[in-house]
Amino acid sequence: MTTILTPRPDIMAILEDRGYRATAPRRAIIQILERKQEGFTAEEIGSELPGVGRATVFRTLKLLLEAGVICRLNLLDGAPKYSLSRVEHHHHTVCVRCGNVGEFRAATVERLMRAIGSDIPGDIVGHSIELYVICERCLEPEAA
Amino acid sequence: MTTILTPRPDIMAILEDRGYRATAPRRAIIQILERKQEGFTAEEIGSELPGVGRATVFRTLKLLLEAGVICRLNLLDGAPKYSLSRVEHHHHTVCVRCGNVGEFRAATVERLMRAIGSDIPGDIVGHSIELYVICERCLEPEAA
DNA sequence: CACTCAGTGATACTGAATATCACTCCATGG
DNA sequence: CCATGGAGTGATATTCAGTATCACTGAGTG
Repeated sequence: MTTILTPRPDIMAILEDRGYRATAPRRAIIQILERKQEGFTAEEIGSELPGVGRATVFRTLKLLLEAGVICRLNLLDGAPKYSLSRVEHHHHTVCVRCGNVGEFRAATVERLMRAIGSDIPGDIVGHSIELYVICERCLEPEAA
Repeated sequence: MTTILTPRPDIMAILEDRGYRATAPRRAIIQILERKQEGFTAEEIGSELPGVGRATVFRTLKLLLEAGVICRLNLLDGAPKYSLSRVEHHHHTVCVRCGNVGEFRAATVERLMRAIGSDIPGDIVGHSIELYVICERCLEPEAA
């Protein structure tokens, strides 16, 4: 298991490879979410870009989602959050106190999924795993 | 791994144990969701009970959620769905075609979580695992 | 049997996301 | 070097899930 934080290559280029144009609003949105280490909401992005319409924010997030550049996850209460994908295939930790999002990779998870797959009727086409945690930063004040 | 379908004991009694009253709307809601094998939405329950207010449906689902009688899960597209919990601690399979919800238990999952826990900074307080599948029933027509 | 408070339904609202639609940019092809 | 057509956009309206509010009702206690 590892907690890798590799920066993604130029994200706009990934969208261009998929046939999308490199427009100003898209650049702006990407620039902002690249800096968000702890995950972000669509609203957050929108409010930092008053010139960009809500619809455009959601449209761009959707494109990035499809391209696998970001991922969408649910907090314990069901509230949605987005987060930049730093590694190919990974899962998330979400702090139930502060909402910070982390990611981890575990080869064991993939092996487990294959094992379970042979036991379940039907074809497994994907999975989502989220760990709800209390992160170190939120734990510290308790120790004091 | 097992796919157990144990019927729950009287659900209303569980709520009464927690200090809630056995009212008519609650009984009606519970009666309906007991029959829903494939999971259900709040809206679905509401529309089958025109006499019961939307708010009451959501309130009751929330109580059942807190009591652990039902669980809330997200389809791949983020659409929410509820499902009756038949076994103590379990995870879900969701068919990406028809939306049917199944549940499974895997001791391996719990062992895995403990293993990952020791590798992740902070305290793990919970997890959610969903397998996205194409169920047998949806697979059949393809074979033809 | 009266009182009171948990529970209820109607209604309004919020937050996330999509649909619609006229407008604009932009990239290419004449 | 325009002009045209489609990708992309912003404003606005709408949907969908869920919560807040609030006056009312009814179940169980004293």
